[in-house]
Amino acid sequence: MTIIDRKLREKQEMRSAILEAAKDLFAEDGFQNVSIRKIAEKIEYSPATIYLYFKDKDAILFDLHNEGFRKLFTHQRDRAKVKDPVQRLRGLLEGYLEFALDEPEYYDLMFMLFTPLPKVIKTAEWRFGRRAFRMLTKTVSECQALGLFKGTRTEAAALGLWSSVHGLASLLIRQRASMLPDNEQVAFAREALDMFNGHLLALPA
Amino acid sequence: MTIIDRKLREKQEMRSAILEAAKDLFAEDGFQNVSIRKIAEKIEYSPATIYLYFKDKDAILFDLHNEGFRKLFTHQRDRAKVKDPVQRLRGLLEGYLEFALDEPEYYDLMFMLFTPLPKVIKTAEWRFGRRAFRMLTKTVSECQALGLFKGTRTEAAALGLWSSVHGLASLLIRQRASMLPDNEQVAFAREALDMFNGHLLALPA
DNA sequence: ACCTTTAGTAAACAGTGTTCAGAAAGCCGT
DNA sequence: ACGGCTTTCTGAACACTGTTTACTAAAGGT
Repeated sequence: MTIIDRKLREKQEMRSAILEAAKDLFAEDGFQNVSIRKIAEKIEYSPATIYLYFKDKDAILFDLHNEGFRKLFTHQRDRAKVKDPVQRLRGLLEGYLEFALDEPEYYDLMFMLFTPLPKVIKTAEWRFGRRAFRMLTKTVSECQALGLFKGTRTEAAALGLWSSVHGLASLLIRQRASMLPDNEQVAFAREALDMFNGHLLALPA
Repeated sequence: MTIIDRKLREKQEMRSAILEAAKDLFAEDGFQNVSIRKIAEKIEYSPATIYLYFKDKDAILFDLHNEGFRKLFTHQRDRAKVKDPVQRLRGLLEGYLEFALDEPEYYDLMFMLFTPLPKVIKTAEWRFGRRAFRMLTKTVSECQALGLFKGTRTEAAALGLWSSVHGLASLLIRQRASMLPDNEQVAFAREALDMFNGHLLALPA
């Protein structure tokens, strides 16, 4: 009993080691520039070994992708508990942007990377994304009960709000906002988000 | 005179042929999956020949990138002429989203692709992006003169508006909005944009 | 006709993801 | 302690990738 127990644990440890190495290399060199061989070298095993633990390179990606969502949920946990839905929504949006800027590598791979991920996202595996979106729609729906987002379907409003912060995050991460001075981009992004919050989350008098 | 004229023309024709082939293949298979060899095969030349006309693969990318901006400017030309700045801004935002959804391949490579493009964007070569952003800030500034976007710096407001439509476009293109039914995603995106237009572009009474 | 410049290419280099036959190691029953 | 069995690992190969270099073939100028 203990022996196959240990084997299982070792198998899990190997998986973790690979993921850890992949994550570190990714943070340094960007995902495209991390090869299986480099990961193998880092964990001091042969490249072929990695394929005993992961179907292919995208499987590693997908595991990191899920870890990213776990991080995001942890990051947003407290904000999600706020009673007042308007304050909660505001906090969630600000927290989301914060997460994106704090963990650009994870954010990139969760919401911006191409690769075969889109195919996976279409499947049932894509639990986390749906869960996160449901959390948002629920809050938006509560806000609508208070009179916000009138004349807009809940899903459309949720998509719009999400898009705004995602837009800010992705333009900054992919360096498309370089017409603005480097050291001010984040400040401008925060100010833009404040603008949204001010106009969209203003309760009708 | 005519002879070096012809040589120059032939050189230009070759460049165009490469770009055309690259663009077609890109639209079919996605940029990452187009190899120099495939482009070479399509134009019936050896792979090495391509390097006589382009420094490297990214140079091809950058040319297509510029062509994309030309397309975008053409697309937005009429909308940019509208007198009323609020109506103009509304039109520009809607036109931008329309462009992104009509030409997802170009949009992808202009605003979402990673690669060494970000490095290039930092340089003076990045004329088009700055020009497009200036056009937007100018319109936003005129809107502010009418009382819109109070308490927000012009650049922040412009960044925010741009981010909103970019967010919608990029989530749809990278298939991150798949929690919404496929055939409704575009409708939801349009509705979200209408929501922004309604709330942000509502003139103070 | 000869020489120079240009255009094009085959072959190679170093890298990639992935597979597979076979070596090495660990576990088990005797 | 020893074979035999199973799991774990790897070297080598395959088919790709972007890119460079030495070379050939053609065209232009004189």
